[in-house]
Amino acid sequence: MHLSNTEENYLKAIYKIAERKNKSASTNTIAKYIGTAPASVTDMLKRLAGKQMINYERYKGVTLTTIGGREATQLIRRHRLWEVFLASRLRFSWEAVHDIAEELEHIKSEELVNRLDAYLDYPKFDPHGDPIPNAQGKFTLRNQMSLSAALPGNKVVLLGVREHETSFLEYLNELNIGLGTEFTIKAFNNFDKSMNILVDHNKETLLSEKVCQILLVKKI
Amino acid sequence: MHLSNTEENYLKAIYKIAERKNKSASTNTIAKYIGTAPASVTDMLKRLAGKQMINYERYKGVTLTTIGGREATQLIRRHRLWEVFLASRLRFSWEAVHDIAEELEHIKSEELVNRLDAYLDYPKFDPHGDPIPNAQGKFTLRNQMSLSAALPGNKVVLLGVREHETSFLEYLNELNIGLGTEFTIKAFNNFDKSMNILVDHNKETLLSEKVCQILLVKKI
DNA sequence: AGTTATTTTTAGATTGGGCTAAATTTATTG
DNA sequence: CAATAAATTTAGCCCAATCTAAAAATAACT
Repeated sequence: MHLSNTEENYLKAIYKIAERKNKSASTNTIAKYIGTAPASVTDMLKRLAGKQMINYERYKGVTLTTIGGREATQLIRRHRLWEVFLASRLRFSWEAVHDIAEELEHIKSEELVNRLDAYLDYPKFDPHGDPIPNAQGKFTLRNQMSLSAALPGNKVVLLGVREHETSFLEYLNELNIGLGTEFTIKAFNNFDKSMNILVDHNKETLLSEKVCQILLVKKI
Repeated sequence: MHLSNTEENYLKAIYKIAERKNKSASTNTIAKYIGTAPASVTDMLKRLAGKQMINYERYKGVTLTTIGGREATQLIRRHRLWEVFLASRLRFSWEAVHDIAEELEHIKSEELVNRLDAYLDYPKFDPHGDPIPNAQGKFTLRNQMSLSAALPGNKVVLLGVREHETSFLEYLNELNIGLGTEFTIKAFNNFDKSMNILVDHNKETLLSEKVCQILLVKKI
């Protein structure tokens, strides 16, 4: 089944929304995610339903079919493998890789993505710590938790971020925080749920509740 | 100036046609090259003229403007750099790289192509021996001639091919001929302009006139 | 040079992907 | 539970890129 870039983007959006909300995706949510008018989404949903990619019933949300889910997973695989290539081989920073990978992910060649995977030594995680599905679509799981769930005194290492926006990643750069950075939780401030952390044994930094929720860590 | 993939492909076609014929490109020629109806070409030519990419006058052919030529050259640069990446890093065969590079060449990021160039060590020629323009659009020239122009007794090395079609390249593979292959011209057959050549000091092979014209060699 | 053939352009239609405005269905709430 | 609000869909439109068929301009030939 041939899919256009746009159709693929809708499938990816539905996948990510469903993953987050753990259920079906609504027209409005998709519209916001993609950045189009809800009416355009309705049109596209009909088309994707016709291609057996989604389960669509008027006024209910949509879910991916088995093949729709497979397409979405492969798209995520391609996206994240290209991100690894851009960061590890071409030395792009982690905030620059997303936009370019958005284009590269649509290159249609099974052979290409599998050779790229091998060339990169079958990476399991991308530069933001997101898991890369293998050729069979299987994701690697690992123990990780939101920083919000850590307690004062805990020493943790950063495994991933739930937000890929450039400005946010640049903010982390300024704080000297990147994947693999280790830090200690000095204090939890109950009134605004912010945290004081110690990076590199010398800089004490305040992280807002929002940032704590975005950071994915593991206790060490 | 933003160009769609389609517009870029038209510019590339005009560039290649003009390069070959050494003059302006006609509507019909472009239509044949792109694989569309002449009427579609006319529409597109008007649009490209509006974007100052070509010089267009009804019923005359078209030529690229300075900026149109620069766009075409950059597209060729991207195409050939990706071909090098696919062949040298991902180990694709020389007949497989063209189609994938046709997609990759449209990824829009100046930074990407320049980093790729550096990563590949600023290659000067692609896997078919075609020159790769540098960031300033300058092509590397070298001494080469069509095999047709070589004489019996000459020993030559293959530098490039003027035809990228898969079936032709696979034919050369079967003959154990690739870039860098050295061979000696044993005989020139005047009646059909074919040549007998000796590859690897053991296989004597007959090459048709057409093939001789396509192969680009240098005397050694 | 005049007629025919070829090339190119115009006219009008189609498809994918998008929009706004209006209508309809579902959800919320006094 | 009726009225209002929010979400969704329909209707009708637009643009890019394509097509076919017909008209117009250029080229070729007797």
